[in-house]
Amino acid sequence: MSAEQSAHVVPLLKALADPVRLRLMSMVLSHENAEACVCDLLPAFDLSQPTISHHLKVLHESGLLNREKRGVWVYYQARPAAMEAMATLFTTAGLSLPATAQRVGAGA
Amino acid sequence: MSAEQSAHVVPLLKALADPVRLRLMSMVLSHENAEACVCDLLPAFDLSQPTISHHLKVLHESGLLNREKRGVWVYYQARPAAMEAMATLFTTAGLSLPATAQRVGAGA
DNA sequence: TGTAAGTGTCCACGTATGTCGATGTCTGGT
DNA sequence: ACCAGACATCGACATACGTGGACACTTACA
Repeated sequence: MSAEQSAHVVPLLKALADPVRLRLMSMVLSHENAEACVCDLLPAFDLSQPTISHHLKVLHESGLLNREKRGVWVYYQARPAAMEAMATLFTTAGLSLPATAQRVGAGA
Repeated sequence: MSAEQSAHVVPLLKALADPVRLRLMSMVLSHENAEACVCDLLPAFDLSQPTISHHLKVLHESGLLNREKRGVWVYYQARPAAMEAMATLFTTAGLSLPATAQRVGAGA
């Protein structure tokens, strides 16, 4: 993986590398149509509203979540392209073990 | 995904959410037998040896890399179990889109 | 035994990050 | 026009993180 290649993926990993944001993503993904409004997410955490808003902004700016305002509520939707990028990173692309190396550490 | 479930995965994501460590992992994985000694990795970066050692320690302590000393050199090996955990996280488990939601953001 | 090379550890520094309280903005209803 | 509710933004604080320099340790070799 090139330095430039990693630069594209790191922001996504950084955004996900937080317990709150990871649960946020998980909750959005498990909601109907993979979208949820802040009012749905807020009660699940013991954090203030500005903090959740901040985390959602991080997820939004990293490209993981889309933001859509409907009336008074703001709905966040998971971006399939970003999730797929993460999946391929650990399967086909940069961060998968070559088949010949599977036996090296598999027995440990 | 439960709060406890996310607590298990976050350290791995945190370890990978750094451009240096991501490239480090990639380089180790692409090396023969998915292992490499520090002397192989060091020249690829514009960073001091203590800094690389620090990043390797982070990867090691998070469970992504095994450490094995052979003579003067220290070899780091990728841990297949950890890589597989990451792969399943974005495919079968917590962070994958349900099939019914694929069309929501796919066109964007 | 002494010396050189390869690495890890410790300490210190600057920056980034998570969190909250206060406040601002926008929308919907009265 | 006014008020209330849903979110975002701002400012401030404590903590965590990335980085390098100095140093300790281990191994190999003469």
